[in-house]
Amino acid sequence: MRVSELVARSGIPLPTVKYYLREGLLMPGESTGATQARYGEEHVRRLGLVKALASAGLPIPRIREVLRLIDHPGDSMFEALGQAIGQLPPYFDPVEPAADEEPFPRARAAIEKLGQVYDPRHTAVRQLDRALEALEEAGVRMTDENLEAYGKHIRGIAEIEIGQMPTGSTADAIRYAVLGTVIYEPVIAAMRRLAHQDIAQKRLQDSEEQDKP
Amino acid sequence: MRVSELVARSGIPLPTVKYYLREGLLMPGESTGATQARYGEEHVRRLGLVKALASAGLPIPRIREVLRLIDHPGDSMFEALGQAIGQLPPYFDPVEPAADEEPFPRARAAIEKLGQVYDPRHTAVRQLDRALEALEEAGVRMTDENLEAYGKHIRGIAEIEIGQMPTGSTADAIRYAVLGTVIYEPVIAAMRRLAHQDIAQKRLQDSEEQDKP
DNA sequence: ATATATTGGATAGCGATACTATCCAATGTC
DNA sequence: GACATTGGATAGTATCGCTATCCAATATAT
Repeated sequence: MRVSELVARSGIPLPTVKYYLREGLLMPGESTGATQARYGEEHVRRLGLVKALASAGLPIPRIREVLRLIDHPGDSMFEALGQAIGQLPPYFDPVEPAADEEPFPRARAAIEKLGQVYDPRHTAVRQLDRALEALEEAGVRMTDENLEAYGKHIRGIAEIEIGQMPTGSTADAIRYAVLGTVIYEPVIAAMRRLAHQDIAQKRLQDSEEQDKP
Repeated sequence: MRVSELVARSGIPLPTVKYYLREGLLMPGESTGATQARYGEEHVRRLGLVKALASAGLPIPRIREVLRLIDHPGDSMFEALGQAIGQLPPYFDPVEPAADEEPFPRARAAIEKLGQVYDPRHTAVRQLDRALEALEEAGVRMTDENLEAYGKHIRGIAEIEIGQMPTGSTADAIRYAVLGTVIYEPVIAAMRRLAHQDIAQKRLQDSEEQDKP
């Protein structure tokens, strides 16, 4: 198919398709001449994926990174999985600081307390360390009990996700893991806020019942 | 103190302080003349809060709303709390509610399945709906069992957080809730990714042991 | 074969957001 | 009285994620 059809199929306007081509989010079509190229189903699928990621609020460089990981997974599934998730750019902190050989003391302590294995080069280690630092600066304490309870629940979530992972092909597993990691994050954040509201609401009712029993 | 000192104490550049004054994020100082005003500790604290919220990616109008709720919490702490958290989502840009369509079907179904009460005007509802839609578009399924298990763990996290909340003054509670909601989000995201990596790593080891027992 | 439409490629523009910089005149301080 | 500071206003900058325009080469239709 040609661009016009790709535009029709994907529902993405032509200038935007061109933009995604420029940004390397959509692989170029097979060039059949100086002013013509042919596109296939993979282009339609890719555009749908880009659309999904973009509408999930991911900045373009991050989408590019995710796509690269989906396109080039390694040999071993679990290894590639760890690498892929490890290389995922952090959702927060769009600007990555220069990679000094920082020790990430807070994050290391936390992870070790949870008895987890980890790769110190993992982006999430830096992310966690920075987040914990911000927590301290804001005067919010993360106690060991908090940390452990957090770890338990979050690990529970992660277990569900890994359990759901397709075991057939490595590429599928990576795709699932990367997409899941990125796209589930807003889901979790939203559900957490709604849980806050629900709990707050129910405590409000309780205190009102105490006022007028 | 005067502006110069406020700038020094807060670490926020003068033009930005002026900008925050213009935007109503920082209350004006006590005017002691046509070209002079006096600022106090509350201004330093307020600037710190604004900085924390802004660096978390909150748009200025939402910061203004949150500050208004902190300043005028009304009589009910939990109500104000719910409203304040409702202002929070930095995940997506505020998209027009699309008044004609059925509002947030995916999110409503999910929340009702969890048996939670919720305010449909809560931004997190929109956020959740959009995230679930993105999930569908990316071809990742959220089963009911998944949802329920998720809900359980996330609720557990939220319970911990609400439990830690200071119960003394309403302003303190809101401040804690808002900061906690925003600042804990990266912590949770990072811990989840690290848990993924840990689980993947351990399964990799297990499969290697099976190969060479 | 010629008229018309489409395409790729390049470049420029736009609207929103969050600052940042400059200017000025009144004023405060030494 | 000299000089720096301040408040207030206005304008400029940088980034992001698109959009729009232009052009010349080439399909395609007639």
